[in-house]
Amino acid sequence: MGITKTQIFTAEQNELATILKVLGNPARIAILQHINNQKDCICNDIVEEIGLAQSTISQHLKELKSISLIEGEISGKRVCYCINQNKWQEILVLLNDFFDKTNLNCC
Amino acid sequence: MGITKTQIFTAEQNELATILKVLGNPARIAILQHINNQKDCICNDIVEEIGLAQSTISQHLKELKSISLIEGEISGKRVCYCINQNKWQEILVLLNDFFDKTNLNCC
DNA sequence: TTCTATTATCGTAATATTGCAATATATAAA
DNA sequence: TTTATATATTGCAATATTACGATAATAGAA
Repeated sequence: MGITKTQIFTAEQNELATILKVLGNPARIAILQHINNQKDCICNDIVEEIGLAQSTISQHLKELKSISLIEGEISGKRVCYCINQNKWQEILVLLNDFFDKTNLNCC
Repeated sequence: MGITKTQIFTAEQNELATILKVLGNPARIAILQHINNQKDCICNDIVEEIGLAQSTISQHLKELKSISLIEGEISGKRVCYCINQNKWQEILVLLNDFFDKTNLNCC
């Protein structure tokens, strides 16, 4: 089917999964690293650094925007993509919460 | 194409993406939560708690095993799935490293 | 051995994702 | 206005993912 049965899971489970799914792609990891390294935040520079077609990068940026992790600011004919710091922190908390709940006495 | 161009990314980028991709599914999040809650680690109990077919759960468990995040221990005719604590910590460090590198003065 | 319960694997259908070329849109420069 | 540059969108093609039923494999129970 290719379709995930989101109905049977909680909102929290679905939200976390959606975020991790967006992050689970090397191109999007690379884009975030570039933005974080402050090498570039200009869309076109990202396209040149990562060896993918402009339309492909644009699509990946759209997915990162879909979870509010980045924001695009138009400056002239260019667009500068920046990390949404609040969301970035929020995700970190979500992940830490998830990973902290570890049970050490299994089997 | 549906295929990711892993060749153009670093091993670290691909590794992180692979881990996040495996985690980026609500069924697998739910499975990990169940195991961590110590409600059950027995495969069949997981199947009953989450409303998916047994073959589907088995497949998800296989993917979680593929990144060494869980391990299955046979006990009689059952299998107990447990978190691999070392891997769990390793992933947490990876994620924290990734998220810590945030640039606050963008644009 | 035969039966039953548990888990894994296979085959398949439906849908999603990745990536690109082509094209549209928008802004600045000439 | 015309041209060039930057980004977004659309329309594919190839591949991946999700899910299920059927079936295999395994181990304990009868």
